[in-house]
Amino acid sequence: MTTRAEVARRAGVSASTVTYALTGARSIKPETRDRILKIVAELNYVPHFAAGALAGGKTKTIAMLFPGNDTGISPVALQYITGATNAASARGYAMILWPSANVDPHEIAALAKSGLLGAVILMEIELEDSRINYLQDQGIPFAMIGRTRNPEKFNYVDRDFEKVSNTALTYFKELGHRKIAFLTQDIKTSVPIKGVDARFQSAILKYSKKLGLDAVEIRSQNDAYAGRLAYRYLRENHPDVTALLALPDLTTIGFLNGAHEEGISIPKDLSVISVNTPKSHINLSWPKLTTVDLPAYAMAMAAVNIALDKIEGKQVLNHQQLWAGDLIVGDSTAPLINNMVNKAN
Amino acid sequence: MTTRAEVARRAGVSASTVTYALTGARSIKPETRDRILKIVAELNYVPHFAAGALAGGKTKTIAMLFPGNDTGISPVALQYITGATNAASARGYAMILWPSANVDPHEIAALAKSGLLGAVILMEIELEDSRINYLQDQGIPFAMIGRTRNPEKFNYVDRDFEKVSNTALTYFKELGHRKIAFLTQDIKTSVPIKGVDARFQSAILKYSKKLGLDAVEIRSQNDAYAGRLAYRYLRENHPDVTALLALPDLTTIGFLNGAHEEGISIPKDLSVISVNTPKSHINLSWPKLTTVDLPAYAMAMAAVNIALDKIEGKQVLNHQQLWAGDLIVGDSTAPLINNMVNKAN
DNA sequence: ATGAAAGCGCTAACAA
DNA sequence: TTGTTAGCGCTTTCAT
Repeated sequence: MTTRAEVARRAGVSASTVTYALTGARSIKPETRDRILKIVAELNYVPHFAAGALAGGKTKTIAMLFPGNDTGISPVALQYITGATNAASARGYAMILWPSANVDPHEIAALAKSGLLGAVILMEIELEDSRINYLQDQGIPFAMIGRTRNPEKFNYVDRDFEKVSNTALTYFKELGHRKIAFLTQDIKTSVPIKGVDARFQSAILKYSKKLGLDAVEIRSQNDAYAGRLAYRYLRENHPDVTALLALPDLTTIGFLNGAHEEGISIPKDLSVISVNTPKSHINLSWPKLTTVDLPAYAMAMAAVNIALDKIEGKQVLNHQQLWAGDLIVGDSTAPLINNMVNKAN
Repeated sequence: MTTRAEVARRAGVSASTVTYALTGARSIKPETRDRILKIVAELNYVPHFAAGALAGGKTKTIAMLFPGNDTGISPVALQYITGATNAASARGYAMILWPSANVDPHEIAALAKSGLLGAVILMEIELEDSRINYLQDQGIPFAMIGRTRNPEKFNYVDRDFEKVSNTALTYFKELGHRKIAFLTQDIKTSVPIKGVDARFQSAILKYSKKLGLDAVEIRSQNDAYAGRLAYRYLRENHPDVTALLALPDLTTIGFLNGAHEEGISIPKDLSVISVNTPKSHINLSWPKLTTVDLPAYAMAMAAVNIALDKIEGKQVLNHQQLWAGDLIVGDSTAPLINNMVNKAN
């Protein structure tokens, strides 16, 4: 194994000079640096991670807490993971994935104390998220994908729910729909409420009112089977609804499947817009979903970059970002006029 | 920060005794151990990762190379990642995710040289996989999810393609189908061939012959849009096919959607079995897929456990595992007799 | 502009 | 059964 000492010996300099050649942390004669770098390349020298972490007290790893169990299949979660991992990797950091299905904050602390972890990326943020206070108390840098109820002091990348809701609802209105439903992840008061659900809920209510739309909420767990049940619930209880705004991604797919099973045609009998589907995923459903694009991959990259900028001591201007997303018109939406004509047939 | 020295001081022992109390690497008087452990708990002491790695030359991290880009959405990949991460975590290892979209073996070597990595888990294995030889040469322990053409010397968890193919084809035969198609990921000779594709292909050909079935192969890229095209190709070129065995997961979903678009009823007009869909995912499609369960989560756990057993020097009995999977009958398959009756209607 | 040297917190060989 | 000690490879302060 090649060490810094070996590089130093060959370059005829001291070990510390090698360090400075590599980091640029102090001025160095260009020729010396070039000579060292050449030898580094020749020997294929790679700094030892643990030694650096031990000596410098800094780690080139960040961790992502992710909610994963044996059925956890949300394609969006994978987008977040992939985006975050690539962003970290591009900056020379390794990404540690930490399952937090039954998240014990002490585990995070242990990870941090172990020195294995320079920062934490969190997803699936709850309005009142105990992990946040814990990380804050422990002085562990973190960034959220999502945000808590009062995120003023924290780093986050989240969606601009108002804009997204307005985009979707305005399109429904343009298509002539007046009576809409929106499908949310089940929010029970006894259970942690995620920011995404709560904020979407209020944004949709606000903008449907503003636009003169009649909006009814349907709650469902976020899995494909529950989505099928949600469809039936809608038909039985709100047969006059002509358009659906769908939040949880898996439920949405299940909902469409439930509609197919009942012989309902989308978009002829019901228009559907998803707001939590990345545009790269719209082909996973039939018909191709109309979506307000969820740029999950890029959002995760942004969150990582914020966190890394922070721990590297860089000036971070936009440490709180809200992203909207473009309307991508697929085949799951149609004007109401068609709808009625078809019904008349 | 609490260190081992602090624990030792309070317990009135030397630092090394604390180490042994913690690792059990040499015998220790029970009272001494208990006293030490009590203090460890009190102080909330967590060993420093980097120090241990530096001193011992061993790391409590393993890396998973995963093929991730901004559209990489295979739900199965997420199952692998989740299973592997949970397995590692359960044994006290941190899982490092390393994107290997354009995998440069030197990057892996750098990771290993950096000492950040005790073992590597690989997925999406090609028949001739340069990463494997590289890891072997570098002496880096690894386990594959999948396997190369000649994996005799290596650790792997893969599917028993023969059993899986036989299960699916036998069921088709029982249902009365004789003319089947199978949908594979595009295999071009100019491109690396993955083990899963090559092995499934030959297993299907073998067992369809054995069972007296007429099998035609359809190739497609593994994405939902390509699946739609694959459907059209099948109808135009092989209208007499009554059953489809589908391999790539995203293509399968796209294929179903393509069929819906053409107004084809599944399973009435065409029966479909997927062999690469975990049973927890069958609700993602309409109709609910009949599948030969892909136990991706458990397979990934197994791969991690093999790798960890190896690096911990444990006796590993089953370092090469082939998993089959049960037939899960959904709504995408029907007897041929119904098929013909329906056509007569 | 560069070198020397003292650790970082832990492991493991060697002693006792 | 336990203690002592010499590093692991690097960073960083203090000298030069």
